[in-house]
Amino acid sequence: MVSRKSPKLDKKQVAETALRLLNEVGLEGLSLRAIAKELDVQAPALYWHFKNKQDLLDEMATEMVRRMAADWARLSPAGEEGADWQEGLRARMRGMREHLLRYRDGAKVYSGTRFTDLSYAEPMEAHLRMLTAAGFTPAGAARAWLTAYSYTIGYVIEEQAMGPDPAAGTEGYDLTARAERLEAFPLAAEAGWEIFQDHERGFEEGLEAVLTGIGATMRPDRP
Amino acid sequence: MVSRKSPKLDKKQVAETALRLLNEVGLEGLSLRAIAKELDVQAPALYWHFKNKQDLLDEMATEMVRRMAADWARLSPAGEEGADWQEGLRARMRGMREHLLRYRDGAKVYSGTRFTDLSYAEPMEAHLRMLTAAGFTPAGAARAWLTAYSYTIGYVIEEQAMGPDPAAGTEGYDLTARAERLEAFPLAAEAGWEIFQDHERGFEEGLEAVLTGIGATMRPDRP
DNA sequence: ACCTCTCCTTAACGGTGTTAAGTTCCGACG
DNA sequence: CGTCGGAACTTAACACCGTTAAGGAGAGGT
Repeated sequence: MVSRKSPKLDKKQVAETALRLLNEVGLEGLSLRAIAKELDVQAPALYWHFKNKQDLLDEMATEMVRRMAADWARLSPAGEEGADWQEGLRARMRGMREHLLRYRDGAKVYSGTRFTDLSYAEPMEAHLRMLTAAGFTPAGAARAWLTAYSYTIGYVIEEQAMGPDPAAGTEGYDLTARAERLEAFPLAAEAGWEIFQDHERGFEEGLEAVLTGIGATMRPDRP
Repeated sequence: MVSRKSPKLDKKQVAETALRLLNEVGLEGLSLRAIAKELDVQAPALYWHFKNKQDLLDEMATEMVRRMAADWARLSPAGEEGADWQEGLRARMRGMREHLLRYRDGAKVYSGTRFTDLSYAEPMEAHLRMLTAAGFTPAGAARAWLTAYSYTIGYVIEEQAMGPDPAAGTEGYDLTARAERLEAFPLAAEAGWEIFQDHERGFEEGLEAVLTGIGATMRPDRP
């Protein structure tokens, strides 16, 4: 229950409340009635601000991108030219993963939603500017971005799908039981330890490979 | 309506019907009642075979992996040693994308579901064997697989999220309108053409980068 | 002939997104 | 100052959803 005197709801406030609630109930439990109750309002009131639930989810994703953008802006305060593109992309993808992990099912909510305004445009322009400044063609910069983006989205979706709790110390998956089931498949059994543990390191190593590959295949022929 | 005389339902048949129906109604429209009607049965009958809807979705994902495995087995009939790991991974990721694209919201259904049996283990073991035969350590092979897998899942999720129809000639997204809206952000505007068109080429180029990066950062120091 | 187990039906429950209609309240205008 | 209008909600209701409980048809074995 957020304290709300006489002022009215607006899209952003609803999206913020819904994001907060998402962490408590998960995507499955995120009903319009639950969001409305949190806002001290009846469910159909939300239809004054959003044309349907998907529209509200889109607004949530847009709010997430706004928060990412705030972090990214801190990364490259001005349009500095000489920045290392690899370090720049790495920092952005790290930041993106962190934001996605901040909410239960964050990646699922984020992926595949259309943004409701142009908030995404400025940060995206900044990324692409950084890449073109480093020698990428505009098309190559777009490709590089999409490749790193796809990897990050895919990784976090998988990551969040296996552990119900965000950033909990214990893994929600019994690995020794898994290894026993897979007795007949030794490599697959052993892979479990690599795949289901230490997502932090797993993400970093994969990202390193992706960035290296982008540098090797998408960048023009300057060193 | 599938013709069903006297024999009974089983998990696999239900999953196959559900996958077929998925293409007509999408994930949102895939209700238990709709699946049941397709099978000429009442909805609660499904609860004899599945403990809940998620269990059915898991079976659908498992059926998808079985079909992928059939393709993959054709790729490497025996455990041939001398195969090019890069070509092997590329072919597998291509096949995986094709299977995911075969169903509306295929990637969303597939990602983040737990498999209901060990069908996934054998193909996974084969992948990892191929990679270790090429010089990867077991852990490195697992990492390499997860990295390519994450990229593919992320790419197809994004791909399917923007176009409602699978494999339709026309794009479901007005790119010129987008470019006009983004007039103030020239790089982002131009990136649209690269990102929203020709998914085939986009996937291939990103995959190429990922594979190259894997080779450069995860493979032991032999050529 | 009866019992048992498998597989399905009918009925119902609480919850969901969404629509329609009515209500309150504030700000502007004659 | 009064009243009108629209913005921002409420109340009521609809169709549908996943899921549970209880019961019934039919086959197979003893």
